[in-house]
Parts: sequence; structure tokens; C-alpha cells
Amino acid sequence: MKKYDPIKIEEKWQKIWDETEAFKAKTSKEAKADGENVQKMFLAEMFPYPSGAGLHVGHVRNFSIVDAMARFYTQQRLNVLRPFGYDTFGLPAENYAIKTGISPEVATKQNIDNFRKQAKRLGFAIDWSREINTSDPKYYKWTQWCFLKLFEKGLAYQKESYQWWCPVDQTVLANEQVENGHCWRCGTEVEKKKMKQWFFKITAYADELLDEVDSLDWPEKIKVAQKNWIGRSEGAEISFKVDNDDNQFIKVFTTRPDTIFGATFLVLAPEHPMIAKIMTENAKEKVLDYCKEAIKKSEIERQENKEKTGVFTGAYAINPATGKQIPIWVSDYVLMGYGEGAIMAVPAHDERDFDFANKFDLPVIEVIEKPEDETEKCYHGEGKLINSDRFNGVESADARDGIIKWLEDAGIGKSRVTYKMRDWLISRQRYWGCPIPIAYDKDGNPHAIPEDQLPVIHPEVEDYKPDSTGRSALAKAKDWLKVTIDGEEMTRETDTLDGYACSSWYLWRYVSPDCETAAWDPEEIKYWAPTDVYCGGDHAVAHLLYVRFWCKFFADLGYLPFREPVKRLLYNGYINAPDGKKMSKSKGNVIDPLDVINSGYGADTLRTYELFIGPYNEDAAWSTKAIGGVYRFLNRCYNLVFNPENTVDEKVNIVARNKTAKKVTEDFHRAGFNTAVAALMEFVNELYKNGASEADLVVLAKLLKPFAPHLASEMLEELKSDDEWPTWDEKALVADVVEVVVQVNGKLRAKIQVPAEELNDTDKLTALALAEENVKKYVEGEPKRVIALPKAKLVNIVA
RNA sequence: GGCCGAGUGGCGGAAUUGGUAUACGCGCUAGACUCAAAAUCUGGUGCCCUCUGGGCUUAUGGGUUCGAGUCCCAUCUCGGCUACCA
Repeated sequence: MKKYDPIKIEEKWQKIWDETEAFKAKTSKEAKADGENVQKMFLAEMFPYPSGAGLHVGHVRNFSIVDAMARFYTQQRLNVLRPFGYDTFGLPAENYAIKTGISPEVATKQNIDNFRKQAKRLGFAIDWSREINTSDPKYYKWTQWCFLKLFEKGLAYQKESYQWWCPVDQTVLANEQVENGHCWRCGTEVEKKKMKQWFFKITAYADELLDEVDSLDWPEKIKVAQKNWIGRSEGAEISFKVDNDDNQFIKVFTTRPDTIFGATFLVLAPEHPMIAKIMTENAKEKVLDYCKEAIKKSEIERQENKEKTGVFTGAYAINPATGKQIPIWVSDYVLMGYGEGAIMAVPAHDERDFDFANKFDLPVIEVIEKPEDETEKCYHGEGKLINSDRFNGVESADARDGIIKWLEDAGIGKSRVTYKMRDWLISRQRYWGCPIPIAYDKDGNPHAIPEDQLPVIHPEVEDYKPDSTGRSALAKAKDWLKVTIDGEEMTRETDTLDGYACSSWYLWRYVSPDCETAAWDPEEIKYWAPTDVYCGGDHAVAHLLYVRFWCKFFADLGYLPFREPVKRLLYNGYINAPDGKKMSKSKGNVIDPLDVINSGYGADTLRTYELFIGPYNEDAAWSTKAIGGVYRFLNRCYNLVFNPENTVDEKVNIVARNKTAKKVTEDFHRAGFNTAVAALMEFVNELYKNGASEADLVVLAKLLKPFAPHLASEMLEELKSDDEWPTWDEKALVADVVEVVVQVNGKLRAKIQVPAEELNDTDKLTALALAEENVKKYVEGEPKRVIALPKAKLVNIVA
């Protein structure tokens, strides 16, 4: 009796895979030389940030999904590319460096080595010759090249913007370093500091990013999240003249120009540049105080306290519709970053304006007729206009067009589209990031570092803390800072790029990771991209939107022959602790995948369990008991091949064998991994009942391989079989005798056995059904109607 | 507040096009093997009853249909994302 020893089997196969470079993808040239029929398949998971803690069970789930699919397509003899990489720039490594003095570069290398070792221990079918690392100069040279392309086209630009600032540590803080409005390190209340920063003009692609969402084979919730994030709204831009000053106008944006007759005051964002020009002497002190406080306010405070605040500027504007004088206020509920940073307030039909009017006792004029059953004080729906002069009685939708036309004719407004999405702020005053390839001349003008001087190497420093001027620790590399461009002495940019920039193009680097002449080889990208299957459980908007943005940009430049980077997106759920709570070190409920493997289960059990645990796209709770069931299943598979008790004629399980092959194949196409494993379990149960033929075992091992590749390889070796994915015979799916269900009035009353060849004879089926004793009991006289459905194997009698 | 998703046994879940609800696994339980235990194997396992049979059951209440977990309407509960976007 041989015993299933996963540790030994896995060691053996991992060594073989490593030595033979078993998962190396063919380049486009090699594939073409092999013949026209070879289809390509490019799969990837969202590459990990290699933390010091090593792989966690969430990684394992994510990678196991991609691995199962990669192996499935490999067994179908496609040319599969399944690469791997590391997203290594980022705050954790920098924080660790500040704390320990160990350079991020050194720590990152260690973490990568550990991740690689662990990924290999899990037996993933990775093409290790294509490994990439975003903090490797060979990689970030091309991240910088991408930046320069955006800079060249005017899509990378500088703008003043507020940044978190800790007045005690004298340092900028990343969002993650601000905890409830306080510095993560010293606990001081943080401030906002205005600094010049780099942005990518993603808004230039807002419409295309929005329009093409619908055509994507992505989960609905991600598509909706992206649409909401882009947040397109149509409306109008309207100029309000400031009273007693013919030269001053305030522009507002509104989606409801039809309510303009109800605009009883204007509100400006505290950052609005017009405030200083219009405020009266009397109001000046109060207004400036308010603005200063509001700008300092953290977003957290704004969220906590939704009570409206504000201050009157002392100035008035003229409502162009009514000709009436209306007061101009300032309030932080108006955001400078959206629309014009100013609104016309219509308190009768906007809840926020209503609250504000209530608090400061401002007039409310209804201009849209409320439906009779409407109970809310503030009606924001559609209806006929009232109190609106010549527009009275017009439906609000029509009035919008009419009023915009009138505004255009009068030269004081026009229709306009705005987006919630802002341009992407990419400056980070951090050390451990990709240097921005820019230098400044004496006058502070930015210049591109010439392409032949790339990469701008990330310099080593002694102290990783940002300096007190708000610059990153790169400013401490004094020699590095100096650069000569076209004979002119310049100073390098010390901001680094947001990590999302590094990950916005890595999928394309995979096709030619060693290419020294381009970010991606044009031939290879043409063959491999776009990515066929991309799998991850995070970044619903940020990363997945940025990749789409860069794809469109580089497509416009002619570098990419496609406009959407990811054909099919699989968005996997999290694995939680057995109590259903998130795993975290502090709670002490973390399951370490390596512990699970080493406890004797092995990688095959772990991987299969994580795919069996539930639908891949839903969260699941770890169960230390249930994983034992998967181990028992694999053990049964092992025994069928290595300790057979009896072999049978290969016809015995012909239906089950073909059904299982079909089921597992179809489940792969719809990513139903949990049900595919269940189908394999059913098949094994069947083989235990009926005995197994060699043909049964070969099919079992082949179908099992994407889930438990080591064990399946061992089985296939014993069976002297290749691993080519099995096909099935549609005709063999039907048994000789079929069970047909008989219902009376939709209630199950009997089951009859019908020879397969008689199944399609509905008259015969009906007769057989009516002849059943238990059916007769419920049918008195002639049935009203009989529905006989051979395909559903069902007869329903209406009595 | 807005948007999205989900509610099925003791538990994780299955039912893919409206057609046998509860596949598969866990747990529990009985038996075989064993001096015994573990492991393994075989069977049972939604609930209720007047138990060779029958009734009920997919969060709740209605509806459409020969037939509803699935479609429609209303209500409740939970989870996620987002958050003063004019």
C-alpha cells in the first residue's frame, strides 16, 4: 500500500519544472515558426507588493485562479504567457527604512527572494524568465520614458495643490500617514500646505474612458464603480454679474438651469479667487478667518460634521433671470475642485442649499411644481415650472433646453459637461519611488531629462526622512541633484512618481521584459496584448482606470495597437479568518499558507481548497476543518491510481466520465472553480462505487491538473499519459435509461424509468406518466392538460 | 444619504435558459476494520406529522405561470463601495 506524500511529490515536480523551465512562453517569432494554429493566451494576476510578511492566503487564492486557468489553456495546447512581477516602490519599504536604517533596496531584494521562493513552493506555472520589478533601473527607465511622453504631449503638467504637512516633523505626509487628522508618527494635528505638484491629465480621456466601459467583459460592480468615479454630468455654466461692479462676474455650474428663477443666493468655495475681490470692508475679517479655517480643515472633519457653516461676503450678484439682487456667501460645502467652485443656490429644490438657507435665514422660492403626494420639504425631482415668468408651465426637462438657449443668446451662459474625476496627482515627496525625469533651470522652469540620459538613477542616501522644506530625501543626494542639459546647469526634480504610475504599464513590459530599445517590443506587443485574463481583488477604480488611460494615450501615439488593456477581468473576493473577520496581525488570526503546506497538507491541497472554498468572486471565511475534506479527496485520487483494488471495463463509467469532462471544461469558461472541484469529487465518488478503468483515471488526472498539478503529474506519469485536455462525446452523456419526473399540478408525484430512445416520444411519455399508481391517485378523470418535456426529463399533469 | 451586491439545512455552498430545491464539502451519526484509538471504507442526515404514507420549506408578504430559489411589485435584514460633485 503506497501512501500519498504530498511534500515528497511536490518537491519532485517543482524540481523538474524548475530545471526544464517548464512554463516558458514562446515568443511571437517562435510561436509563428510553430505554425498558424497556435493561439496565444496572456494571463496575469495583479502583481504583488512584496511585503516582509511573505505570501498570505489572499495571494494564494488570487494566484491559484490564474494558475488554474493558465494550466487549463496550456493543456489545451495554447501558447500561454503567465508572467510574474513585483510592485516594489512604496511607503512600507520607506517607513521600514526610516525605522531601521536598512535601505529599501536591500529590504526589497530580500522580500522578493522570499516571495519567489514561496511562489515556487506553491508550484505555480510561472514563466520565471520574465520576472519584473518596478524599482529595477532596467524597468523604471521606461516608466520615466512613459512620463516623458506624457510631458511631451502636455498631459503631464504642474499645478499648485494642497499637501498634508506635519508642522512638528517638518514633513509632508501621504494620505495613509494621516490618522484622523493627526500625524501617524508624532500625533500632531496636520495642516495643509500649498505646493507645486505634478499631475497627469486623465480628464482628457474622460469621455472615452466612460463610453468604453460598457463594452468591457468586466464585473458589473467594477464597471459601475468606474462610471461613478468618472461621474459625468451635463448642465450649464452661468455667469452672474456682481452688483455695482460691471466688470466682475461669477461663473457657476449647475445641472438644473431650469431652476434659475429660484436661485436666491450664490455660494463660493473658500478657495475661490473672487472672494478677495468682492468682499466688503465690514465682512473682510470674518470672511478671511472663515476661509483660512475651512482650508485647514481635514477631510475627516468635513465628513464628521455635516452641519452647514458659512459667511456672508457683504457683496451681491444679480440673478439674470429675475433681475433681483442676491447675496454672495462662502461655504465649505462648495468644492473648489468641481465645476466652477461656485454655485447658484436653489434652496427650494436642493437639500444642501435648503439646509444652508435654513441655517442663515435666506429666502426660499419654489419654482418647480411638487407632485401632490410629495412630503419632503425640498423637492428635487422634475415637474412643471412655476414662479418662472415666461417659462411657467413648461416641463423642467424642456425648460433646461429653453433656458440654456436663452443664456447663450444673452451671452451669459452655455451648456457644459463636468466630471467628478480630477486630474491624477502623481507627485510624491517620498524617497522610495521612481524619480521624475525632470530638471529645473535657474528660473525654475521644468525641462525633460533627454531620453539618452535615462534612467535617472534612484540615488542611495543615508537618511530617508523627507527634508524640512517639504522635499523628499532625494534632495539629500547633493551630487545627484546637479545635472547638465544642453550645456546648462540644472537641478533635478526631487518628487517621485505615484506607485500607480509604475503599475500602469507593467502588463506590456511582460511581453518583452529584457527589451533595451523600447518599453515594449512592437512585434511582441502586437502578438500578446491585450491581456486576455487579468485577475485581482483590489483597485476597482484607481489602478484599473489608470491602465486604461495609459493604454488609450499610447494607442494615440501609435505605440499600442489596441485601446483597452484587459479583455476579461476576474475580481476575486477576500479570504477572511474563520470568525469571518479580516485577517490581521494585530488580531492574531492570520493563516500563513506556508504553515498550512508544511503541516502536511501540501500545496495541492491548499490551492484546491482555496478554489473550492466558494465562488471565486465572493469573500470566504477560512475553515481549518473543511480543508481536511479536500485533502481526503486528493488522497482518494491518489489511491485510485496507486492502490487500485479493482479495474473495470472502460465502459462502466462512460457517462460519468464524459459528463465530468464537459462540466469541468464549461466551469473553466465561466470561472466556476468551486463547482468544477465538486464535479471531480462526484466523479471520484462514482469511481469508488463502480471501480475505475484506466481511461477513467487518465481523464480524472487531466482534469485535476489545473487544481492539484503535482499530484496530477504524478498520476499521469504512473498512467503513462500526456496531459492534453480531454474532450467528450455528446452522445455518451445520456444513459440508456433515463429517469423522468412526473408532477401533478407542479408537485412531484412519481419518477419513471424511460429508455433513452423513447424519451422524445411525448405521447408515450404521457401514457407512462398517467399509468403510475401514485399519479392516478391525484388525477380524477381526464387531465386538463399535460406538459411533457423530454429535454427537461419532466412531465407535468394539470388535473 | 447615493449606488451596487447578497439573504437557501447545524455550517461553507449547488441549482448555468423558469423545469426533480438542498449537488459537493464540513459537522453530526450508525456500522466495518482494530485489543483500542487514529486513519480508511460503507450507509444515514432540510423541517414536521397521526410515519409502507403525507404535509411544509430558498428573509417576509403579494403577483405572473402548467410550473418560481430563479421573473415582477412591496417590505425587512446584512455586506461592500462612495460620500456636501451643485
